[in-house]
Amino acid sequence: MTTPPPGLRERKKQATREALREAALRLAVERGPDQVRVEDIAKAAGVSPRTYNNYFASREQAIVSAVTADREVRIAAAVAARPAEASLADAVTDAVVEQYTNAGEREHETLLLITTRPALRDAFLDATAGIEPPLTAVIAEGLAERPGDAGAHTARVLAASVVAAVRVALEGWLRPTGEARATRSVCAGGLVVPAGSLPDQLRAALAPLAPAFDAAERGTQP
Amino acid sequence: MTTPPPGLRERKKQATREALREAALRLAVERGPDQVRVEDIAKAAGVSPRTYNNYFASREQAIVSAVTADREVRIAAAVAARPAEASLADAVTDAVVEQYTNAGEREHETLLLITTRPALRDAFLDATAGIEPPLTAVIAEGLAERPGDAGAHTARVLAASVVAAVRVALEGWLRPTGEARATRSVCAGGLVVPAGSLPDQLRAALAPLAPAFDAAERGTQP
DNA sequence: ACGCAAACTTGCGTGCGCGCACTTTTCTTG
DNA sequence: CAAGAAAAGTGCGCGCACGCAAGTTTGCGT
Repeated sequence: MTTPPPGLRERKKQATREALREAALRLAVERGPDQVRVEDIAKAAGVSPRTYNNYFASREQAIVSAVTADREVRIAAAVAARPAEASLADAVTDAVVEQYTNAGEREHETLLLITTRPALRDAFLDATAGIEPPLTAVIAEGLAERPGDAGAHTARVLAASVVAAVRVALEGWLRPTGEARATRSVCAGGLVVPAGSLPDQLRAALAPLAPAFDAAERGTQP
Repeated sequence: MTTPPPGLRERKKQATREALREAALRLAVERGPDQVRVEDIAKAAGVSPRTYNNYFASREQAIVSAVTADREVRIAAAVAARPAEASLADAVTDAVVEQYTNAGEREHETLLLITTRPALRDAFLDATAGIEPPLTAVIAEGLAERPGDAGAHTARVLAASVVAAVRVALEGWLRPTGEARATRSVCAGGLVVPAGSLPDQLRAALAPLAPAFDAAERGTQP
């Protein structure tokens, strides 16, 4: 449907992008990320340094891109394939949690490397912004019964909020990693907040948005 | 309370920052924003170019900073001074709308200049991220009755969502300005969506988040 | 009042993002 | 199938962000 013949042009383009991704990640783990020049990445991928940043605006973006890959489309697909009786809030939460968890499980070493360097950490956080457009589309799909494009506006806000919540969760998950801090923190009330694994952080961050999703799904005035 | 004697050091620092702000904005409107070198701004403010980006990470940031000023503290103050019987959602919405409206009214010419150049437009959007920390604090204040720091986590998510919604509103408001498009757009359903003034856009974008605020304020399981 | 430590500023060097003009490759149209 | 259009790659150069290692100012303790 979308790509009967993807075209030679597009294929070479994706190949170059993939080569740059791989080269950037490989060099970053071999030597330290700070010991990698753009020239090195470009040379390893067989292109000019100028071409390199036709694809990536920064060194960190290229490295992180190897891990981030096409997370956007996978999340959107997961939400689109929801059981239809499940609420939008649950569908979005599950999709986000699963994709980030899978990515987290896949390459521990790389993730650890990324969380170490502040620059890579920031690039990793910025990369989550990429899920917003497809998320907007799929949420708008779920809100299609709303009149006019009122649902479209709501979808944009909800998608942006989800991205914001994910960012908060990732920040909360990255902070203890950066410092040598206990995995649990005790608050004044005596309650123990695990501040735990990535999935827990994500679910905790997305939970406050559930009422907004429910209200949007059932219409503003039912 | 906070600054009985602000200290000589801090005063000079703020003076330098103010001088850089003013110089950047003045030069940007005199010549085009693209015809302003960092060296010029620094020279006009009487400091070294190197000192300049101890204060601002980019040219655009300095220019926009003159308009943005201390919007963070004003929004936080406005929310903190809410009528106590008003809901958190209303308080936050009113505070945000008023501050952005006032800033918008103040200097039409400057705003128009900013919205013209894409780089300044992006910097202006990024500047809204600055309201998140104080907003988080003041929302957490409003959710103080929640046990432990569960309210704190919720406050972070809500504040981040507000920032995201504001960004969506600003994008929707900036897009028609950039192109020569009609101020109203007709959708498939025949409904006319004004896509109107900044306050309208802001309220429309913040409305979907109101249920989340209400749920958080009354507690998850009341 | 004096001197020490921390904070701020400054000159310098490096690598990088990106605009511009040009070459090469790929797609389309007569 | 050839010729022109469109798009990707390339060389070059400018300005800028930022680390580093001084020098300078401010604030505090004794």
